Amino acid sequence: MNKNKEMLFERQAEIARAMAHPLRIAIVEFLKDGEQCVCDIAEHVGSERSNVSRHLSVMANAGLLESRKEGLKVIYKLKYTCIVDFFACVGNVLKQQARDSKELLKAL
Amino acid sequence: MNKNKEMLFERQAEIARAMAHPLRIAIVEFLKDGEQCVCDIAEHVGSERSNVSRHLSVMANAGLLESRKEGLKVIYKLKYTCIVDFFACVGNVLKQQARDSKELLKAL
DNA sequence: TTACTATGTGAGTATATAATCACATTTTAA
DNA sequence: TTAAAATGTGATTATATACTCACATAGTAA
Repeated sequence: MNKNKEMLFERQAEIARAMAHPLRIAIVEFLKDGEQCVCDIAEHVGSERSNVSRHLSVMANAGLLESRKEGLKVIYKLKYTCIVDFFACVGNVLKQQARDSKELLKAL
Repeated sequence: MNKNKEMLFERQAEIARAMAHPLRIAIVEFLKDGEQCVCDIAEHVGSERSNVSRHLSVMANAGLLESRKEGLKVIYKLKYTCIVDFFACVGNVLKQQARDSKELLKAL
């Protein structure tokens, strides 16, 4: 366990943590189709603006989102579209788990 | 935001959370090359056995690991090797970030 | 100016997570 | 039987995270 590896794991964990919340995943899912302002994101995911603003800054601090100001609004977008791949990976795990449960059901 | 999507996001977050810790990432990295007992995992990642045992059960509860008993030892292994892909995705984000920082440096 | 909208943040509270220590349990081996 | 090793768990403490409400700020428009 050398120092560089530990730093890498720390950084990977930071990114995983930034996505480890259902609301934030909903936000990523929404931003996948294009940039959006905070108010529209809040409406789409059905949560308080202040709360959404906090979740957005969690992801922005992890380096996953970027934003720009446009008049009154702040527009957020995915900085790296490969985050979407990340969820594809998780989706694969879920699919596999579903297959496993099905096998288990058959055996009952 | 229908109910099914919310459930899916909840489940995805659960999996992301199960990996959102540097020690657990180190464990996955270690198990990638084959199953291991708790004591060897603990030694490899350099942490207390009781602590490692807890981290292992976090991942096992999320459905990412499976275990079997062999004498005194309990052997853990990755249930879905596609978790490794998960980290490949995170790695891609990190690489991209590194490239971005480099660009930034050039501009100074 | 005044009023309004969008955003973000401080404060408070509640809950979740992590680490450590002590200890119980299970299994092996003397 | 006695001792030792591997694992897991209860209890405690510290820290992190999430949510809500109130409010400050910045921009827009009348």
